[in-house]
Amino acid sequence: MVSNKELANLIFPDVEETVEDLEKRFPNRALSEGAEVTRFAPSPTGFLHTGSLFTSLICRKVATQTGGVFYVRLEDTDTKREIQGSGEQLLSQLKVFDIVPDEGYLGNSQKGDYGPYIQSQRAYIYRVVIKHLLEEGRAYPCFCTPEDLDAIRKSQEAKKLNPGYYAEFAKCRLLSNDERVELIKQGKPFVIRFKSNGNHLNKIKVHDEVHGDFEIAQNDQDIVIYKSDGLPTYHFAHAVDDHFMRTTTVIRGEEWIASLPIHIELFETLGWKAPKYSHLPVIMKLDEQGHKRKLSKRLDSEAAVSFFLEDGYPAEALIMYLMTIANSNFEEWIFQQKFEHMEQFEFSFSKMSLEGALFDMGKLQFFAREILGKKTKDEIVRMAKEYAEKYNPALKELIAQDETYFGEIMNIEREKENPRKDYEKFGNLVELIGFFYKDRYDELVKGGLVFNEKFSNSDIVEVLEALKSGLAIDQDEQSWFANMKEIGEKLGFAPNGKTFKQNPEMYKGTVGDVAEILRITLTGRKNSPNLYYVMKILAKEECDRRIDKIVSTLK
RNA sequence: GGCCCUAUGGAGAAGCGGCUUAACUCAUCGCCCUCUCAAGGCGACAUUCACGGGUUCGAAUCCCGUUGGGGUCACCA
Repeated sequence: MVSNKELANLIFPDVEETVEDLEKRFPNRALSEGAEVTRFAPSPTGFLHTGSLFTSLICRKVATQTGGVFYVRLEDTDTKREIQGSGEQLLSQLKVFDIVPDEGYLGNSQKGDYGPYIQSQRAYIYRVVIKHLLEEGRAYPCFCTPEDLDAIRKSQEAKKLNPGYYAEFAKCRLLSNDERVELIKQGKPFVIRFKSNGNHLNKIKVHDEVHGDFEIAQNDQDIVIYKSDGLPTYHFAHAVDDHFMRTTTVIRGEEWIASLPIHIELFETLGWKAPKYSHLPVIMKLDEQGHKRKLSKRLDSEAAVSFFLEDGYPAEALIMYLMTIANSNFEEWIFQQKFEHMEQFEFSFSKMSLEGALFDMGKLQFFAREILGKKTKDEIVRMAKEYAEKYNPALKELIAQDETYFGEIMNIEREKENPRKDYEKFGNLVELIGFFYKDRYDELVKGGLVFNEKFSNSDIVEVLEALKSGLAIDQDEQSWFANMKEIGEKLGFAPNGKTFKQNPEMYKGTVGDVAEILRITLTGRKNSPNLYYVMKILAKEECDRRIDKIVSTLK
């Protein structure tokens, strides 16, 4: 009769350390009362997901707020789906949002006493724990093939039973150690399963920091903990890592609630205290049929954080928006703060809504406009440069032509009490301000300009010529506008809307129309920043050139 | 399908048995202001809290049921 110990030694002959040794190697952290140790545990299977950004934001927040530790652990146990380099990418994208771990996997390096922080490098640690489970008779090798498993599932479906590997369906559980040794010696491939003592008819009480208390069926599945490739599965790695890395609160997506019973049983049989759990609502989106669904990286561009970066949204805005989803009282708070110092906000799990919010692009844009509006000239120029350098060659080229000039453009009605808020991202900046540049302007007006159709070409020419000769830009804004009003009045335009409305038949239009004609001529657009400043920046000579150019096309 | 989570306007939500003829923010729509936009100011937008019962003098708030939405049932995380 082969003992459990002998079986364990046969499977893991090289493992000499014990669980106790590991306990000593990774002692409890010396942290003050209430300090939370949180972790973000991505798998390197692609770029940063908006939902992951949300989770890591909260992890960072909780750790900072409690004087704890936030670390990153790379969960690279799925070798098939792994994408080279995505781990580094993840970390560098987090950094853009100012989410920097205190410890753990840092991209090109690791930091901290509880490592390694890359699961594939922790294989030995998992083996120590699995060997222990084997010795205790709480784990066993399973030789079932995918076909065997499939057959089990089919028979269960036919009988309308819960699918899975459990109780009497767990065939390999029934094998004797002698039979196991025999099969192993024959070279049969195997995985190692956890032997559950649970019954799904029993309910267990669980507590979640955001959902509160609820009941859920006990686990009865003999889940795989050790794959045939020698790496652990998520469930097992979660228990081992969060125990030995001394995580106090596991913050993860709601999709994990269903496997909570597995995790709880794992912690129990290992004799470990389970961490606190916080299952975050998932960010959703409305699909074409009007159904809600989880933001999907494959289907939704806004699911990838890179989308916002590439389009030039300020990182702060995304974080601010995400905070409004995280805590319902954040929005009111940040309004009071005038959209500043959001790091001072006190996050709490209890103020979190339980239903997954629909991603609201409009609200993100609102925050983005507020944030960009608040930037000083130097800040906005710096941000634009950084963005252009990385993502937008056309913008980069514009800025490079003359940075001072670009700064002047961006500074129109900025750095004042009520700054303009018309930029929400840098992605469309070239389109919005291109007309300031001669060659772009000439290109823009090539196809002709569209003026208000109530004016004839000769009306327009008359206005433009009068403005060209009569409108001075070397005066203050008020005088400049009074100047334009006066010119307009001479040509039959009312000085303001009220006067026009009283006797509409007496006028061709209002000063507004005069300004619009000038604006379209100078910028090629119906809307632009403050015309006075546009003219100042363009300078008299260029304004005249543009007027002449347009006039010639209208004659 | 089983199990779990969840349910207040177009969106995010406050509300925790009487203070609610349901706060606030975004969006939308009006009006005012205005050189166009943007901003700003003012106003409109849930007779009602998914539905049906019940408890109560009184319910969005408590209980039961139904329905809708989401998640999950892998050698993926």
